[in-house]
Amino acid sequence: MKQSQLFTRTRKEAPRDEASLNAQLLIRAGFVDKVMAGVYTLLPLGLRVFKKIENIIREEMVELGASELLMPTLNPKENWEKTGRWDTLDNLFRFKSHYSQIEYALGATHEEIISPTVKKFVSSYKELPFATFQIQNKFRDEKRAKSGVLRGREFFMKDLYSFHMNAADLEKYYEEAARSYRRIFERAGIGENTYYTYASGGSFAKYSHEFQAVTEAGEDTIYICDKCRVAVNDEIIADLEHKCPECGSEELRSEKAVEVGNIFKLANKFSAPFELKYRDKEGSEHDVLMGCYGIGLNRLMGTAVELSHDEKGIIWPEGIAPFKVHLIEVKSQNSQVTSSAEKVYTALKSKGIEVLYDDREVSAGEKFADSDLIGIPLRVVISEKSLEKGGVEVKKRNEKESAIVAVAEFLATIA
RNA sequence: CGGAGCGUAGUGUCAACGGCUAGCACGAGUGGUUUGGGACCAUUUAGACCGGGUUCGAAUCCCGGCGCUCCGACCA
Repeated sequence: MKQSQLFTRTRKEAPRDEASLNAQLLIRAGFVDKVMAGVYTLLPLGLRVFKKIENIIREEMVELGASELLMPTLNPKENWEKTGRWDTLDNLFRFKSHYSQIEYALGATHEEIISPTVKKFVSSYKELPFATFQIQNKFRDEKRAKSGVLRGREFFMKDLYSFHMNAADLEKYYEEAARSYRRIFERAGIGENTYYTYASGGSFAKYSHEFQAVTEAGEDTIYICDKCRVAVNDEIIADLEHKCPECGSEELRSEKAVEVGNIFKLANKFSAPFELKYRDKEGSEHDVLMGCYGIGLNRLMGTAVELSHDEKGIIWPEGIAPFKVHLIEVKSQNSQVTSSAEKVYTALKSKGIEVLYDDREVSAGEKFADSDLIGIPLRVVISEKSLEKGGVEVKKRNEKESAIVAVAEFLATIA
């Protein structure tokens, strides 16, 4: 798209009361706008990143054999009462209709909806196993929203639920989900910093697992075993006697980290209260066993910024960048500059390459500064100077050197 | 929820002694000159979180509320 059509504008300075780095950069560059504490608008640039993340996750979920659905944000009180969480889940937003005495919750997670829904369709072993997921906004009445977009009160989550006949089948799917998560974080560009982390399992399993991305902005402490590339959450490190659960090594290093995903065996925690059962071949009834698997999308976006930036701005990983190419036209009297830029812009678009074309009537310096701040992986400059040298100047956001490449060659090599 | 800090144009401001017309920069508008690292000149625009109180006089002091941030607690 043309940058002149973007209604947002970059800022030189972050709002004073924004201490977290991810929020500072995302706000300065025009990706998000804070509406109130813990609640952000995804602006056009931010939404593009968000959709990239969403698509990566969706592709991997489909690969896992899960079907997508969409559950409501507005939840009936009775479902939450049935599991006891209406009164015990502090984070649950609860409210009453102004017209009646009917009470509602805003979905903080969706076991209370998916379980009774599945019960309406599933009653036989023949219908198991299966998995279904959604990408939807969650509401949590956090006592304290913090760390920019890392802990908000409204945020998007991918929540996957799987349904099984027995523990072995749940276990098998759980492992597959873990592998799927690794691919997701890999593709989103934070794989190198993200660790499969042992965490407390609740009452139904010895452990659950989290995917923890190492960053100072995180609120968890994990202990990493570099040999196994796994980690242990601080909450259970004492139970494990400060040893790696896989190799037994005591050489663990502690790091601050943010939980970007988790996988959890629910077993019959939710199927029991909703009487979600199936009949086996012999005709006897059993609780369906469930697993749940979450990824916070806003948090993933914020984490990517925390992990990949420099003093000038964001450096988006390729997989989730809002655009692939930032085409910059340095304005000049020479009309050939504009016509060349337009030509390259059109050519890139027709090749299906996402390009942000800075066609604005502002100085070169401002365009470069904006480009660094916004952080698109590849910068392509067209100016009188570049044309004299024979083409366009190409520079990667994460590298210092640039190169002059002939227009035809550039268009031929870019994929 | 406990503790702390902060609320001045759209943004920033360790700008302003309880006292004159609330200053400066950025942004935005207009006119002009510019065009390879947030250009320049001229000009315009726009502000005290809300409510009380103290005082001759409050941006400044006091009280209450609201908001934001940070630390803690909480957080599958």
